[in-house]
Amino acid sequence: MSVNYAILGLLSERELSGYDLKKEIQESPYMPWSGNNNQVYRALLQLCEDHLLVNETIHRENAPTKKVYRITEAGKKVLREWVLHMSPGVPEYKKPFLVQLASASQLTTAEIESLMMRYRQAVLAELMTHEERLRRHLLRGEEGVFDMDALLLENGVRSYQAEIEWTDRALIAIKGRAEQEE
Amino acid sequence: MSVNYAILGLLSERELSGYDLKKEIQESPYMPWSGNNNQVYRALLQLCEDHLLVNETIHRENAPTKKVYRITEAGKKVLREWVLHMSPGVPEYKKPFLVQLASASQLTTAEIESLMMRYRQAVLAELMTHEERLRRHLLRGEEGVFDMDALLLENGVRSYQAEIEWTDRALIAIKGRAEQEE
DNA sequence: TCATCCATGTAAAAAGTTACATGATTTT
DNA sequence: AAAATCATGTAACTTTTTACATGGATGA
Repeated sequence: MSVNYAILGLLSERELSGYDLKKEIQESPYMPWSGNNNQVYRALLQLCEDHLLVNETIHRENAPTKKVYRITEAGKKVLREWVLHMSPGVPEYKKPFLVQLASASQLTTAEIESLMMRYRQAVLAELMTHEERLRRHLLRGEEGVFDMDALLLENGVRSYQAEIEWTDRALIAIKGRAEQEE
Repeated sequence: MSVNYAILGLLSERELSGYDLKKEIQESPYMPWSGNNNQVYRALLQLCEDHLLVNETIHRENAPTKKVYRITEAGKKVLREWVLHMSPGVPEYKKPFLVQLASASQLTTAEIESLMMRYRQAVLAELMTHEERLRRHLLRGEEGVFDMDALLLENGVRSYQAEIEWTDRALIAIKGRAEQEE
């Protein structure tokens, strides 16, 4: 899968500028692309070449000129085919902290505990920002009964919640070892 | 963080060949590296240059010659410093399926439901292999009260469990919309 | 005034993947 | 007889990241 489909997906909901798309991709917690300039502007160029997008240059006073991209009917068709036929891949959990923990034999029990507590704090901070985003989204509440964006936001919240629960379970195990050592 | 630290970490537990390391990295669900030849053999060369590792060539009959790598005292020191001072980064959840779902406006409710069910099945399969690995590890049970490997395996299991719970919640929401449409 | 945001794009460097190359052993 | 596993390494290609380049508006 390439970033091109993600861009088509975003533009299937509303029209956006390259800069807007870049931010959306960068801020998304689940997209596997960084959303750097090179990536986004190149992809947009290619999608326009393939006639899956069209753009309109908007000149504005007191603000920089921008290009707004819109999906074409051909783009919608390609997107639909992709969504339907792409087999849903299982998530990848990249957790550098677990790589760190795998080297824990170099540390004392107290050092491991401190490390785990710092990790818990970092994850908790992330969880809270995601909960806040979801809360704000639900407060707007204009989406009716079925709200896909809410579902996507909830996915993030649940992932971080599960991680917090694991750290709590891990801290109990670590304290168990600390007592054993006394 | 680079793959070099992961290799040092693995070698801090036991000595391994390049081929073994490659497999460990490839099979790890949380390491952010693919573990391809180029990556692993280059990293090993560099770590040896820096005197963080040493290797011994093992000639064997009826089997290919292999190089076994061992961590040095300097290597252990570098590893310990890294584990202690590296600030524990929050995990990244790369979920291509959510990118797909974000384009769901192109689909009917029935198509979304079918897509979500396929995803649930794929995640469930993954969950079961991880549960199986954990079960086998616990059956060996030679690690005493505190078992770091079990903790790492549990982390994976919990991540997939959380994902399954989310799909169940999502399927209820989708069915809600389906009934609304009737 | 200095930093950040908006807005577009390109060039160079780094990292990663895929394929190539070799060859014995074990499994299907 | 073919495919997979073990085992090492390199070359070519692709992708990604970082930095460069420009310039007005906004905010601390």
